[in-house]
Amino acid sequence: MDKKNKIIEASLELFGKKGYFETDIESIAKKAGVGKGTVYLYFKNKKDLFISTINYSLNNCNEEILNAVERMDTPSLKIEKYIDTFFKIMLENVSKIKFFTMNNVNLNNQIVDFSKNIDKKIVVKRFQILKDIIEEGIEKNLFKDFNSEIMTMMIVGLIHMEISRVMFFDIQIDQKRIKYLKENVIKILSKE
Amino acid sequence: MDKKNKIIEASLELFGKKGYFETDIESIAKKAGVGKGTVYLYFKNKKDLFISTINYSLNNCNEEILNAVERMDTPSLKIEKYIDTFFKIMLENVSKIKFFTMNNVNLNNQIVDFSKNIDKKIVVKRFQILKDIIEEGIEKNLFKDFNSEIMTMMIVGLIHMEISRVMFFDIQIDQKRIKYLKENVIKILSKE
Amino acid sequence: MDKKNKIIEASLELFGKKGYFETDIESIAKKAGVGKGTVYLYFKNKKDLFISTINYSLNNCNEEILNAVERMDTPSLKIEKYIDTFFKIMLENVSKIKFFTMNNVNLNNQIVDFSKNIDKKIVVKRFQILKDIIEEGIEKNLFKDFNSEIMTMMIVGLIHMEISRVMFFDIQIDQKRIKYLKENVIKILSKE
Amino acid sequence: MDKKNKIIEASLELFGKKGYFETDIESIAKKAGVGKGTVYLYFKNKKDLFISTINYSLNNCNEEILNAVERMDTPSLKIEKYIDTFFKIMLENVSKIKFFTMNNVNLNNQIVDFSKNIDKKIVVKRFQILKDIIEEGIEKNLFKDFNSEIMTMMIVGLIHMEISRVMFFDIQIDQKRIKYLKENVIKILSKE
DNA sequence: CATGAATGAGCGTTCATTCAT
DNA sequence: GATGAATGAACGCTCATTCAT
Repeated sequence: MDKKNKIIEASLELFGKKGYFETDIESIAKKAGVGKGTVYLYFKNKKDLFISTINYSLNNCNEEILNAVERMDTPSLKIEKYIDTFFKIMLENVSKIKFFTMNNVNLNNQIVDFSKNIDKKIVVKRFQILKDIIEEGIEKNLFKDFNSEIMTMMIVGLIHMEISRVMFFDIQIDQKRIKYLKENVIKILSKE
Repeated sequence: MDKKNKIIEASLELFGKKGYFETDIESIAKKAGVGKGTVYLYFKNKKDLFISTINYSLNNCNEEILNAVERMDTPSLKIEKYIDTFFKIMLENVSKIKFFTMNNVNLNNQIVDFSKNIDKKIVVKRFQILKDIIEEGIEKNLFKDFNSEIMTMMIVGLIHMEISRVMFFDIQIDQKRIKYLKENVIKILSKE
Repeated sequence: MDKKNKIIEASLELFGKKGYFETDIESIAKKAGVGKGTVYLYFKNKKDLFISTINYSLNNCNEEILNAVERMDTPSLKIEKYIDTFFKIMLENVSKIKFFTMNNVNLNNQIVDFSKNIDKKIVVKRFQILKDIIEEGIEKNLFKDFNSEIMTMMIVGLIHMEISRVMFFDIQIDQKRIKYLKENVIKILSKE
Repeated sequence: MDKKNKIIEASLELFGKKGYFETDIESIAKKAGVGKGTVYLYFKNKKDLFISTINYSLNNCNEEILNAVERMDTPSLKIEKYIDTFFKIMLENVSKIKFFTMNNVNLNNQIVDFSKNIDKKIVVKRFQILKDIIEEGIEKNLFKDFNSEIMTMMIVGLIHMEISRVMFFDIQIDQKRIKYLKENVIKILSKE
């Protein structure tokens, strides 16, 4: 792995764990195993590094979700896989949670200006994946004819609320809870 | 208005606009029209002021929503009022948006520790208000028999996603869009 | 006791325990049971209060030593009493130690300017008491004919060194040690 | 001279002249000709710098005294050299006075906690040098058989008292006075 | 006389960024 | 390219002093 990637991986972990302002360049450099000055060879400044890290992370996650979803046959299974993968990535790597949603990037006060620099296409894609699945389900007459844009936002919103709940109340996510969420989403979507 | 309240109001605006780390005590004091030291008469430190401001804001918003909702007759109208009020508060005072959701308080990495000090009852109440309305609708046989907890999270999630969308893509919220959201939510909930 | 005295007593304890810079007016006022502003009715400022406290303390200690010494008959007993009283005052009220010597007032860097305001007569008196005793002993042919000024400084110096040793190495002063010091001083002074 | 040493030298002068609390890091940095942040590259914090400065100074002085004393032949000459060197260092560099004695470090209220971090061996050595000389004198039957520990403390105490006197009464130390002190000490120690 | 709410100057410390090597 | 020593702007917090009541 080249130095630039090492720096991004270190950033991902540290920004994720401690946030933008409480992460310092020195510790990123140390974790990446490079000199402090080296960071500035590859990134203009701290904000540039942060944006780059977010885009990198969003991209990775999108790909992982897309890969997982594509392997499923029915819209219902795809929806369940989408939700599953979302939480799996979270459980696998807690530090990535923080970068995982458009929401937190966006509402995160400190970086509201940063959001202007994040690749919007990547964020849009996250929604598009789910919207496509829902529309497929409606077309195949498996899902109720709800507005697909709204339904997409509600499902992504549900996942965010659950993540919030988990973090805010300091509770653990277990498979039973995820199953419960998936079943109810499917029930809301499905005809009969 | 006493000095403590002036300080909280100034905090609300500045923390909201610029976030925790980029807001400094001096500017809060200046905006509140008090001396820097005065802030420390009423709040133990910056974190204490931040928590107090969040709780104050959450409380105010809850009350406003509750008042608005109570005056409506049917569950559908209540739901619409809930959504309306949510966005109205946002539009009235953009700076409050940042404090307006459990989500951003929670996911905001920098203040993840702060969340432990936020009055959880206030946050729970935000959800409870909506959940009660949905259950009322189900009981009166007006809404489909969806899981009320999940539905609550999806609707609040939808609002958060919309707020995110608005901020992220730097677009304005207009009445037409809000109407569109409300109608679709009601359509999803309602029997027939 | 009037308010001024209450303030001085509180100062004595707090300045003694925590030093000039780490003692704040508010805690003095609180311990004295008066308002913060009241302190400024009786003393021009913090430095004035400090000087007044030192002078008050030095005076009290001098009187106590003088009273104790006068009741003894022979120069040797007086010397022993002088040393005893010195340490007794220390043991009684550790906080006073800090004010107890010209030395610490003087060498105490922070307050080197203060020393110009301390009543020099009081300090001189401390030495004079001992010098008189030594000269009495020499006149009565009980003590060796050492230079009384030097001997005075050496005995007071010895006491200071012991106090330093005790505080620096964080050990306790016991009666055995004091006895040991007294005996050796007397042995050095006495003929035969 | 490297930057660390420049900082220590500047600290020595400023802490010495103005004391711990009235010396600020910025002025130390300025005097040392380095940036404020540079101080924190070499020292953990202000207290660490202070302790380091004291230890540095104590060490230097011990060495100077030891070197001077070793070159003398008889115990009497050594004692005189000890006293001479003590005062010489003082006269050379008034600012060092403040660091020169265990006493002031110790009794200095504000820094009583610091004393726990000062290398006690260095302080003990200061006394040991003198005690060894006295015991040598006693062994060689040149000095009276006084308790060497007590005598050591009295002589060091005498020097401290003289320093105090000088500073407190704002007078100058001259060679005549030093000669007077030395002669009387030798007279007290010597047989016949 | 007495109070304590209010003030703001002042300082220790951090850390993003630069630049000589 | 790579480094890390050096920098100084910036900020949270304290506390002596004032003054309206």
